[in-house]
Amino acid sequence: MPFTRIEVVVMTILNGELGVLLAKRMEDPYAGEWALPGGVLRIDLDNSLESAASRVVHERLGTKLLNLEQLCSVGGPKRDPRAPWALSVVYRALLPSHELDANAGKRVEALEWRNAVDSASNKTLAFDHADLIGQAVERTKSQVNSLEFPAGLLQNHFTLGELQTLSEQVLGHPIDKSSFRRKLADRDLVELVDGEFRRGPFRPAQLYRFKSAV
Amino acid sequence: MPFTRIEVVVMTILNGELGVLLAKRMEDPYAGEWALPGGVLRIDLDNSLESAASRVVHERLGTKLLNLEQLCSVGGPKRDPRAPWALSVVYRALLPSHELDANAGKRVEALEWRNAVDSASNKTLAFDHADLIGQAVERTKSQVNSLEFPAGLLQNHFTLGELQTLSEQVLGHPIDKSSFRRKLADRDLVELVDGEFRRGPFRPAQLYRFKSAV
DNA sequence: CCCACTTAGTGGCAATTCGCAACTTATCCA
DNA sequence: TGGATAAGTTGCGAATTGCCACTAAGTGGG
Repeated sequence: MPFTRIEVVVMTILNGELGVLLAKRMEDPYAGEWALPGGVLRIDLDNSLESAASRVVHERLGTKLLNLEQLCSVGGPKRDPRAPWALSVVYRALLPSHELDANAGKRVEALEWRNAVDSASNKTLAFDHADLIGQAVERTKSQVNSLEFPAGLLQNHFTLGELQTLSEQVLGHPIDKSSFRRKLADRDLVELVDGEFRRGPFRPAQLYRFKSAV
Repeated sequence: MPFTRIEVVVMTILNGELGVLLAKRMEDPYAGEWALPGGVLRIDLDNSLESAASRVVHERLGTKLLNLEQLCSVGGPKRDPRAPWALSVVYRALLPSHELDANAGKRVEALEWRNAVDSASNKTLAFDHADLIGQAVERTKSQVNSLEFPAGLLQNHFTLGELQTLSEQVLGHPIDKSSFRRKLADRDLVELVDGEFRRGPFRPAQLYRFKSAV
């Protein structure tokens, strides 16, 4: 039976672009190189693959993250010298950017945020992790494109401007305000939170929330 | 480390609708019940998850199938009484319907083609296999919808009528001929095979092939 | 030999969607 | 009080889509 691990592509918005969390490996293989955070599947602790991913995230980041989504699984011999055959189940997690700082100092471990699109073609990453990041980027873009918003990146209540900015940052290009709002209205995805506004230097913006499917 | 299996959702067009291949289980758990064909991951034989899936298909059906696509992985304790923790990596495979008969008699094993959409809500199937079939159906429909045709269901050369009929059979509803052909032309997906026609009782139909991305 | 029949393939048009840009509204702040 | 800026709306031309009718090319029956 294969040596089984969970790897997690933790994403956030970093400097206005998609970011991904990397960890410096402490042990062989690839000691000293950067890789996705992950951990070994614990059949004595984990009740499912998703809860294993949740546990791994908690152990490595010190936070519980919602919005875990399975990406794929990869496996083969010679993947990891610790075992003749290694299998990794890969998850994507999302960290809202307003929680970025809160989590920054929680761990001593060497963790670093990087640009996700760049990392996807970074040949120095351990294993096939650059590929996996590429898959996570594509998946996330495609979700935003089809308006299945990765809710994990926003607060509970948000303005349409914030939602649009998020979309633009994930996709990496500007989109039209009017079309964006039209599509949102057509598909009946969000509802306004009555009387709640985001106040700033200019005109206050209506707050919305995602309509939970009933 | 978990007890690791590969399960395969083999699909075809059966009686004009999506069909799925089920196997009668010979041993516990669920002895005598119908389930997806699958097999144990062999770390002494398999070089990757995909080649493991390919081997399993070959052992159970006697054919090599192209177009294997990973669907997801599922796992947990109490999934299989043979081990404290079991993990299944699930693949989807496609069998062209013109090869249906050729493969029918190759195996003694109890295999049976069923309607896929019905099976997805069949509560008598073993494990969570009805769910997995549902996922395979959704995935296949969504591919046809976005014109990423599951090429495994057609011969190398085909008429646009055949491609449209396939799409209708996968989706389960008729689609418009004119729009269908327009989209094909726009996206530049197929090219005509010069001078080759499918001849029948009526007007001959031009044969096409998928343009392979260069 | 010609015409009815059936499937292949094209063309036209109304309705809808989409991209774009101008316009109005609300607030802050100097 | 009015300029700056972001929120939010409106209108229109262009592109896309759904719908249906039309033409084309064969077979086969009278």
